[in-house]
Amino acid sequence: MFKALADPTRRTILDELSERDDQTLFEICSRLATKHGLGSTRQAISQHIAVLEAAGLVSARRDGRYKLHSITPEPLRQIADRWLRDDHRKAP
Amino acid sequence: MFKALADPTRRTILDELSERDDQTLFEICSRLATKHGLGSTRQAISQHIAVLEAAGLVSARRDGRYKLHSITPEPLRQIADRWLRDDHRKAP
DNA sequence: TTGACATGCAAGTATTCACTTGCCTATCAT
DNA sequence: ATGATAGGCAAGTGAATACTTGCATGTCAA
Repeated sequence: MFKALADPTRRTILDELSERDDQTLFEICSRLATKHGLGSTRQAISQHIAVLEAAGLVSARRDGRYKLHSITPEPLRQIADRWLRDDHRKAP
Repeated sequence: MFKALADPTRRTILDELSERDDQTLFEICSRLATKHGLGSTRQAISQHIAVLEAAGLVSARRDGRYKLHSITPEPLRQIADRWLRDDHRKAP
């Protein structure tokens, strides 16, 4: 999951899905191109989404020939829990 | 900063500094070896720490020939702020 | 059914990144 | 001063990974 966040394009995909979920692959592609100025191909985006799904950060459901993607940010909470849990040291 | 978190060894270093700060490079090395069973060399750890410093996740101060490292977890908050900020969509 | 559309799979390439190797600088104790 | 300790710098190597290219599968509308 940390490796999934390491790529800027993947983080932008999460931003996009954070604004609006149930987007198809092509929708994500065109939005990345127009709103964020990224020139990635469909296949590249598809592979990025596969990484995000494997990390549990994106879930998808099929609807006919469309695959609708949504963000699943819950795994991110473990980051805060791991290092921002107010100080193991100074706690009683 | 996200790339800094992508490596398991660097995350373990943050864990170690989270338990106890102001550790020297050699302290971190030996603790990683004993407590976490990692066999990394001093140079490897040194480079990892440099990455963590560049990401703003670790700060260091010099004390004579020692360099004391501490965790600076504040940058991690932007992760929560970016995707866990309860739903831009459903907010009024 | 047929063509167009949305997505999936897989091999190849090129870049990135972690790690090593070897040597150098600085500080402290004796 | 001198040896020992703590750390720094930089080029090289091997593995991981982002991206491309080309073709295949599945779904829908006409």
